[in-house]
Amino acid sequence: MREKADSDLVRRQNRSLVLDALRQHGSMARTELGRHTGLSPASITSISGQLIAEGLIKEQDGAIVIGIRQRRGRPLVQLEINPAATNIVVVKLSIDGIELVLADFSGAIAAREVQHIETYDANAHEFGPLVAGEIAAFLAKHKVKRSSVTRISVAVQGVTNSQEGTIVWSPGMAARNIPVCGPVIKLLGIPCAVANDANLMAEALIGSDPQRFCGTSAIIFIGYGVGMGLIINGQVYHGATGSASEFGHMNHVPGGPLCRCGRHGCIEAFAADYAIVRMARGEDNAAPPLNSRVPEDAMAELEARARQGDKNALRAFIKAGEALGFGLARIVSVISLEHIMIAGPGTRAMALIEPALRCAFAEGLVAELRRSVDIETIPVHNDMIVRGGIEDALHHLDREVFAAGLSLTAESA
Amino acid sequence: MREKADSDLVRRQNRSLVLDALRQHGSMARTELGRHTGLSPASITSISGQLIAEGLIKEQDGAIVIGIRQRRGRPLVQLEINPAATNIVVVKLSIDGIELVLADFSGAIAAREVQHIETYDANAHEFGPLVAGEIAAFLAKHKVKRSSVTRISVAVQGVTNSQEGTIVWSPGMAARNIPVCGPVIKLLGIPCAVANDANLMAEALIGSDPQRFCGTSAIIFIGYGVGMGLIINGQVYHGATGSASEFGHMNHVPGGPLCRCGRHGCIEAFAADYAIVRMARGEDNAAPPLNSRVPEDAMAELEARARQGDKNALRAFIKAGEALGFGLARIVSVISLEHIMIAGPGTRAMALIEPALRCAFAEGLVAELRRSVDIETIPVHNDMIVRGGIEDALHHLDREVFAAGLSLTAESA
DNA sequence: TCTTTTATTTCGGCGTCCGAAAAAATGTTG
DNA sequence: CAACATTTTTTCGGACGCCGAAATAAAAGA
Repeated sequence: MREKADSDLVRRQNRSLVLDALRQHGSMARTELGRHTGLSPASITSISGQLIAEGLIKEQDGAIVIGIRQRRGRPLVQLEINPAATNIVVVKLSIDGIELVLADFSGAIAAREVQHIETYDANAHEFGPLVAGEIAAFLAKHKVKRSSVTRISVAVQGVTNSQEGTIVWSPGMAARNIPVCGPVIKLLGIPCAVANDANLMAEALIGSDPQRFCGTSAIIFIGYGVGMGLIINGQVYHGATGSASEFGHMNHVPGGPLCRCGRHGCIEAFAADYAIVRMARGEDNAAPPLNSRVPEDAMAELEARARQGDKNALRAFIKAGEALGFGLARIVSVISLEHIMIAGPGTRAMALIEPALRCAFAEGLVAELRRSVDIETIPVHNDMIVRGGIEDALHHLDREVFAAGLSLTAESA
Repeated sequence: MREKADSDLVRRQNRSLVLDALRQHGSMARTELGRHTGLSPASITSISGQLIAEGLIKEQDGAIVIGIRQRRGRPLVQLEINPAATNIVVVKLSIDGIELVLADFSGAIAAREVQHIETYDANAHEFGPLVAGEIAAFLAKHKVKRSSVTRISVAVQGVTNSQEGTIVWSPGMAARNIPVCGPVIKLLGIPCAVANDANLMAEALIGSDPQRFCGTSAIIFIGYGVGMGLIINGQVYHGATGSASEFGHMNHVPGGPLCRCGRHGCIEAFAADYAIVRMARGEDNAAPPLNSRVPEDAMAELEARARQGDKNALRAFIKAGEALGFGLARIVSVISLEHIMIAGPGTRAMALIEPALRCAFAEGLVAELRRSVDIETIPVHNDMIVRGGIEDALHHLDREVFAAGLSLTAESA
């Protein structure tokens, strides 16, 4: 209700509606598109005609009817997103590594590779150009013209500032306030955005089932740290600066175990890998290691010990569950969530964590509110972040770039 | 991005923009209206012409120019909301009391009165008609035709369900799930909505300074209970069922003092009137009284004792501050708030509570996040709830009823 | 009184939507 | 196999709301 409305807005909104519908349902005939969007057949003809002319969507090749048996009457012409319309790149940064993914306009992955780069000791000013260089090399290697790539999405652990396109703070990077989008845009000429990985997981969740996640939900990530992506009214919540929820650093117990962030009693200081290992050793308040990556087999071993009845190990997982459960209960007291999804490597020990989590959740929450929430663990899906990045980039293009349409301005050029 | 766009949407949106601008700035000439809304002078003429014809706005009486010295050129014609366009009623329910307020379309209060009604022992089915009866009597007394009232807004403490128009649970009412809107609409034929009082305070806050509260903020209420109204992206957040944030029942310390809700360690069990009194007496875990209203002078006396150095009294206020501070810090960890406003009778002892609150807030929150928040105590303003109710009702009318316009449908009738 | 200045209205054009009718493309039937 | 039935898609004319430009209105100043 901020912007004035005119025919421009109408066009943008309805074109966007059409693109959205095709993206969600893969392919659809014009009539069905009309039912989905509420637009008349006449308007659908007009809009789809323009989108086809612009190469954004296309009629499905041949009259190859799908499984559906041909009924009487003029056959439906399936429309679909034209994969060749444009390309996007998703960059996923992790400790000393960079994953590059090339996807087409339909969201299909065309190429992906992992490279080693120094992130921990990277200089704040050299890092952006370094990433840009990796992207350039990646595109060259796969013979993709730069001009065919219209959006780059960078996924990072930690705190990002999406307005300024910087990494404010990331585990595994010593530097702070690292500009990423600026250098990438400058060196490659391609629009770029950084986002927190948990937020992208939330984006992927919405993409996977928009019906289900149209309300208010959260996805939490447990592993080397504890992150959270928050969906409010069907949209990923970005604070004022465009960062993610700092669920991991929400206080659980005042004066509790020391956290990586330097404070005491954060949820992460109970539920992250390093915290569980530390608690099992009985050294709650020991300073956490700077690089708090715990080897996978160490976690697996700890889990095995707990299963065999090792009291200390068991207690560590229970404390982790309690911290998570109370933390979630506290959030739900303030904003009632419909779905809570738990993901990440930490979920491998979910059998040990979950009872305590649910118990704490119940203890910390009014019964009325508890009933309307469901908590679900989802398989460890590294690709969720990449999928979220793709989703994010494509939605941005749909809504901000292609929805506008070229109109006459481009034709006159 | 849900609805299709057509000329109907354009009209609604732009009419709404004009009404909003006039509501916010009191009165404005057409040219200025154009600057505010981004619409062309031609469109403003057209829209304002229709709104005037419908009696929603009017040209300011006479050519009585305001303080501004007349410049050269054709003088501006100030437009303003037409107070006579319609009336609204705000009903504020409290324990064994009902406050009725009549306001015109400009939001000015035309009449108000307080009546005694039995709420605590009210029967769930008789309560709605009782309220409707009070409203009818109130309108009759002030010689206001029912047909001139187009919206009723009911403010209640506790949990409401705005979709069903019911009071789910309220302190001071023994019954549960009390239908209010249904009976009112049926008996009076006037659209009606129930809302939580803290949410209405948030609404009033937005109304008082839309610039300031366009982002994400919270208002908390401390007194006989602890409530919260949450503003996310400039809009009051209503959960799935349309209720408020249950900040008061957010857990602070697992296994802490017994709360009115039956659980242990809620923020309310530390910071509400009864909790502070109880803590000062050293009986933390005693069952709270069912009707937990503490006389004002008892609180004042306790405050005086604390100021004189009474250890137990002082400790009670400090514990209240800690619970509030940690609770707020936990919220801000998840959704970064820009402004936190604290209101309610409990703020009278703010000098005693605040140091502990700020200290806990600092301890519970990452420094980066802390910097971007400001916490402010605002004077006890009972009228804020009424103002919020008026705001709520008027905005609803603006956006949902009058923005649509009568178009031709009404004329043909 | 004439000029200047500013606010508002009028008018014609544009873009997008819609409904109704026409056209297209296929299955069904005698 | 030709005429019909059925369904999808397009075409066409009309409506609505916006806009820019020009016209009109209403005052101050010369």
